Amino acid sequence: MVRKIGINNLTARVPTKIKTQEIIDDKRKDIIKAAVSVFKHKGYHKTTVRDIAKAAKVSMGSLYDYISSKDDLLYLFYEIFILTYYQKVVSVTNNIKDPEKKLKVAYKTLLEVGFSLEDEVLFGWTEAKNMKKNYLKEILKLENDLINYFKGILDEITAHGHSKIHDTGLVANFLVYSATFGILRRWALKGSYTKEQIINYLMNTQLKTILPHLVP
Amino acid sequence: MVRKIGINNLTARVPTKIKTQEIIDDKRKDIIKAAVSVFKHKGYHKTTVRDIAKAAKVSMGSLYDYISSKDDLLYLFYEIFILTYYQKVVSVTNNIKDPEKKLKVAYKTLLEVGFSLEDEVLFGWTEAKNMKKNYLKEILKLENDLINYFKGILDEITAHGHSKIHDTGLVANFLVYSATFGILRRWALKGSYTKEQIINYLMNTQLKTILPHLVP
Amino acid sequence: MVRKIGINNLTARVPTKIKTQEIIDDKRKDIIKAAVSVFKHKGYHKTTVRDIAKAAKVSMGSLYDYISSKDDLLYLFYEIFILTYYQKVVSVTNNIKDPEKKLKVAYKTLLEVGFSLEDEVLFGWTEAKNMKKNYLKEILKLENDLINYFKGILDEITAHGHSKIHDTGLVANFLVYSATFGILRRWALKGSYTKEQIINYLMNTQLKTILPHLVP
Amino acid sequence: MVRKIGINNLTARVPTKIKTQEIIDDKRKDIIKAAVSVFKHKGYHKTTVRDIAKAAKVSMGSLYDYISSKDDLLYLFYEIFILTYYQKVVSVTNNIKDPEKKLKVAYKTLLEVGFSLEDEVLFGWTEAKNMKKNYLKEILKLENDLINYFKGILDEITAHGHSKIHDTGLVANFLVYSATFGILRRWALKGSYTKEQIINYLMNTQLKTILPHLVP
DNA sequence: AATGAATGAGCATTCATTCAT
DNA sequence: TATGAATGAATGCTCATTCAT
Repeated sequence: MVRKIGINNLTARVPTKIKTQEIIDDKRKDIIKAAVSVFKHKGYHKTTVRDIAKAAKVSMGSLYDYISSKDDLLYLFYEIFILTYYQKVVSVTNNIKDPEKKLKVAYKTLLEVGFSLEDEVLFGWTEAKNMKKNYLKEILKLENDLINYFKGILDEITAHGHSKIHDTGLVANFLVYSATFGILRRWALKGSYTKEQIINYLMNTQLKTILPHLVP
Repeated sequence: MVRKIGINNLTARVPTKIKTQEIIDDKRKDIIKAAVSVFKHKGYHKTTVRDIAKAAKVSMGSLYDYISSKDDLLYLFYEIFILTYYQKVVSVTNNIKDPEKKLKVAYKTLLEVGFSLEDEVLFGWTEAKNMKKNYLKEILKLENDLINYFKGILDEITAHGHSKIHDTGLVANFLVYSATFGILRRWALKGSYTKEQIINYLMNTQLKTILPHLVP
Repeated sequence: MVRKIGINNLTARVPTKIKTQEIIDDKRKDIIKAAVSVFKHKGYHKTTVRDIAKAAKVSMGSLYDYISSKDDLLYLFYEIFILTYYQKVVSVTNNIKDPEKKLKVAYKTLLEVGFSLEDEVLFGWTEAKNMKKNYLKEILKLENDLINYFKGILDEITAHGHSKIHDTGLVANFLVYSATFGILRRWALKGSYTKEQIINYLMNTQLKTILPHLVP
Repeated sequence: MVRKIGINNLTARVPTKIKTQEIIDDKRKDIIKAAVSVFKHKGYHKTTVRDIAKAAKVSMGSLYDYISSKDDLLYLFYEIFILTYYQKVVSVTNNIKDPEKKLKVAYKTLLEVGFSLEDEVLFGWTEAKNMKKNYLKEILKLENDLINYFKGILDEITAHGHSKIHDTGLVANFLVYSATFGILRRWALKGSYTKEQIINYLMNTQLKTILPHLVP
C-alpha cells in the first residue's frame, strides 16, 4: 500500500512562525537545500546555523521563522531524502505486473537513486543518531515503507511460486542495505571500480540469490 | 601478507608528553577503554573530554599528557578496533589450509566479532568522518589489510579452480560490508530476528554466491 | 485638589503614527488590555511583542502604529492602573464630609481595589524599574496624587482637632503602602488568611494608630 | 528554634564543577558580590552574564565552573540576603530575656539591616519572580524562619500576659513587611524624610499597635 | 608526572523593531 | 491603515585546551 504523502504537507510536523503556507513551502525548500549542501561537506555538528543561513541567503532570525531548531533541519532532510527514494522506486515500478521484473527494476532504481545522491546517502547513514527521539521514530516509519515495498514484491514472487524465499522481511532488509554498498564503501572502491561495475555486481549476485533461475 | 603489528607500537603515531613507553602503553589502554565506553553511549561530539577523564579516573591535565587532542582518542579507538577484528580473523583461520573452509570460518568470525562489538561497530561506522585526514588515511590502510586478507582467500579459491570469481577485490569488499548488516540495521531487525538467524542468512546467501556448490 | 484627567487624553504622551484620535483611543485600550493580560502572567521581560499582538488580535506592524516601543505599553499600563485606583477612591469618598469617615472609607476602598487587582498590583510593584526614566517620573506624579489625597484627609482630621497626627505626609505614605500587604505577601499569607481577615486586621491596626479613639 | 546553618554549607545546593570546597566558597562570595553589585543597578534581566564575569574579574568559562546557570546567582543572592537578615536579628536578640525588649530590639535591627542593604532589599522584592520554582521554595522557607522568629517573640509576649495579640502569625508577617516601607517607597520619601525619622515613625506606630502600654 | 582551575572563542537561539507590499 | 516577513545584534552557555602549582 503506497502512502499518499507529498513532501509539502509532510513537513507540517515542523512548527513555524510564518503564516503563509506557500511561503513556508518555498522558503523551506531553499533552506533545507542549503542546509544539506553544507551538512554534506561539514557534517551535522560542525555545520553552524550561521553557515546554513548564509548558504540559504536568509538572516539568522528569518531561518528561525521557518524552523524551530537545528534539529528540525535534520528531520526535514531525512523526510525529503527517504521520500525521494521511496517515490522514485514506486513511480518507476508501480505499473509493472510481473513481480520478478518489478523486483529487478526496483532494485536497480534503488541503486541508481543512491548513486545520484551519494553525499546525501553518506550523510544520512552517519547522522541519524543526532535526531531527536520522536523525529527518529517518524523517519524509521518512512524508511519502513520502503522496506515493505520490497517485501511486498518478494511476497508476490513467493505467492506466484516463481521462487521460494525463506523470509521475505529479512531479504527485503538486506536488499535495501546492499544497495548502499557502493556509496558507504566508496573510499575503498573509488579508483578501482566504476558505478556501473558495482551496480552490475550487485544485480548479478543479490538478485540471483533470490531468483536463482535469473538470466542476466 | 599479514602485517606484523601489535597494538602498542602502533599507537606511537600519537604524540605524548610522557617519556616512559611502558607507562604510556598502560595508561593509554585505560584511557582509550574509558573513552570508548563513553563514546559508545554518547557519540563522539556529545562526549566531553571531562567525561573521558572522569571515566578513566585521571585528571584533565594528565589525560593531555598521554594524548594531544580529543581527535587522537578517535584514532586510537579505530586502531584498536580494526586490529581486534583483523587479529581475530587471522588467528582463527591462519592454520586452515583448505581455502573454502578458510573463507567460511573467516566470514563467520567476522560476523561473530561484529556482534560481540555491536556498539563499537556502530560507533565506528558513524564517526569516521570526525577523524583528521591523515589519521583517517592510516585507518583505511589497516582496514584494507582486512579486505585483502579476504581477497587473498578468494584468490586462492580461484587459483585452485574451485570456483570462478569474477573480481575478488569487489567480492572481498562486499563480504566485509555485508557482515555488519545485522548491526547497522539493528533498529529495523531487532525484535524480529535473532543474531543467529541473521548469521545463518548471511552465511547461506553470501557464501553461496561465491561457492555455488556449497552445502550448508 | 483633584486633577481632572481622564484616561484618553493622558495617553497623549505616547507617540503614535495614527492620526485619528478616536481610533487611537479605542485600539489602544484593546492593546493595553491585551498587554496587561499577558504581562500579568508572564512578566514584562518574558512577554514578547508577538504575544501582545496575538492577544490584541492585531498584527505586529499595526501594534507599532499605536505605540512606539514595548516600553510604552508599560507606561500605559501604569497610567491606567494608578488612575483606576485613584478614581475609585475619589469617586467613593468625594462626597463624604466627615474626615474620619472619609479616611475609613478611602482606606477600605484602597484595600478592596487592591484585592480586585491582585495580579496588576504585583506586576506593578515588580516591573516599575523597567520603565524609561521620564515615564517613571510621570507615573510617580500620578501616584503622588493618590498619596496626597490621603494626606488631604489626614490634614483635615488634624485641622478639625479630632486627632493629632505628627506628620500627615509620612502617615499617608505608610497607609497606602500598608494596603498592599495582603497582595505582596500573598505567598506567605495565602492558605492561612482570607482576604477579609487581612482587611480587618489592617483596618483595626492601621486606622487605630491614626484615630486612637476609633471604635471598630 | 534557630536553624544552625552558615552561608557556606548552604550554597551546597548549587552545583559546581570545582572540586576544592575552599576555593568554591571564596570565589563564590566574590562572584555573588559582583553579581549583586551589577544586579542592583541594572536588574536581573538587563544584567548579562558577561557583565557579571567582568565585575567578578573571572572569565565566562570560569564563572560557569562555580554556578550552573544565571538562575543560580539569583538563588545564591537570596540565600545570603535572607540569612544576613536572619542571623543579624537572631544574634542581636538571642540573649534578651524580656520578650517586649526582645521585640523592640529585633524590629529595630530589622529596620536598620534593611537600610544598610537598601539596594539589595529593593532588588530582592522585585526579582523573586525570576527564580526557578524549586529555588523559590527554598528561599520562602528561609524567609519563613525570619517570620517565625518574630512570631515566637510575639507568642512569648502573649504567654506572659503582657499583651493580647490576636493572631501572632499575621502580626509577625505585617511587622516584617512594614520594615521595608522606607526602602520600597524611597522614591516618594527621599528628600522629605530621613532614615531616622522613618525608623522612629515605625517603631512608634507599629510596636504601639502590639504593645499599647509602650512608652517610647 | 599529576592536578584541576582558568580561559575565551564559539554556538544555538531570541526578539524588538522595521518596511515593502 | 494594515500586514507579517525580515533583520541582526545580543544572550546564556559549552568545552577543548592550557598552565601554574
